[in-house]
Amino acid sequence: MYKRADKEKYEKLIQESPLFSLDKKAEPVAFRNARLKMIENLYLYLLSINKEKYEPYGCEITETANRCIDTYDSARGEFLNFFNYAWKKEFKYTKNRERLAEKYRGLHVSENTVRAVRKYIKCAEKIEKKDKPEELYSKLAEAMELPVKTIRELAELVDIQVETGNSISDEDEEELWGHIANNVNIERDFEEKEGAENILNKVDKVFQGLRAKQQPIISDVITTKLWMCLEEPEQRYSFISKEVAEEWNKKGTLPTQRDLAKKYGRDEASISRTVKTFLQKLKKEMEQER
DNA sequence: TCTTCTGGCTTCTTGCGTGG
DNA sequence: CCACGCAAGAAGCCAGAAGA
Repeated sequence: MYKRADKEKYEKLIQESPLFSLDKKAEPVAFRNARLKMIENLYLYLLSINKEKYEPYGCEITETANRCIDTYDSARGEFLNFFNYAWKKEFKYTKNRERLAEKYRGLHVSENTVRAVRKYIKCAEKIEKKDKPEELYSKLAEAMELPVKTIRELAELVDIQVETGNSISDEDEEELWGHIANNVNIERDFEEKEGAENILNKVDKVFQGLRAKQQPIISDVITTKLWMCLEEPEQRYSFISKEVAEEWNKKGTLPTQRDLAKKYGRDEASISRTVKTFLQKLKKEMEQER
């Protein structure tokens, strides 16, 4: 149920929270309390927007809130903007994961495993199918640099998935941004981080290969899509758009594709295709590595 | 009063034709 | 062949109308 008064109430509480003016080290107790209060208010804020939709996701909301509190930098505009954007993303990601879990008959399948299954399918297509399973497995193990045991498990997963219907390969493109985003954002341990860097370097490489005229446009789009996932956005990558960063700093909003089309005097459709083409190039680049 | 239907709005994509 | 624009389509979201 939508209750405007509640929504406004929590908005206010969030905006007026002392959390970000507290010194974490000097006042640890006050900071912790403010943090807990903030998380509670964010949760209630979301419930005031749509109770049925968000109520089951208390755990995800708490995690997102915690992550946002840790990474928020007040130079980046309103905290609520920051959180809302992050939550939107997390919610989509969670929904998608639920969908995948259903596909794999309720088994929980991690993002990495899904990727591995895709690789498996591709490898299997390349290697002749007449091989006996065990031979095939050892060849795949070699090709994918994984233990034979893992290959066997993957094979089982693929069987389950094949029975339930459609192949997943057609989703590849749509999910590319998602994969990039998830890689950069959600996983925080060391290996994943390196994986994320690897991907971003690829993005950079493909970006460098574009014609000069296309670069500013692609730069704005990529920056918009990845902005929230980057930890220190300004440095290192040539594809990061300063203009988009500036807009975020000033207004706390990111441009839409339509805005960008207007900015460059191009049709929306044109931008859409430019992005699509770029993603295809990126995909090719990623596949080459295997 | 509570639910669900409906139409409008926004954003992005796709089909098709044009011109360099 | 490639980049582009137009117009229609697809999908998500929301608020107010209509119905129970």
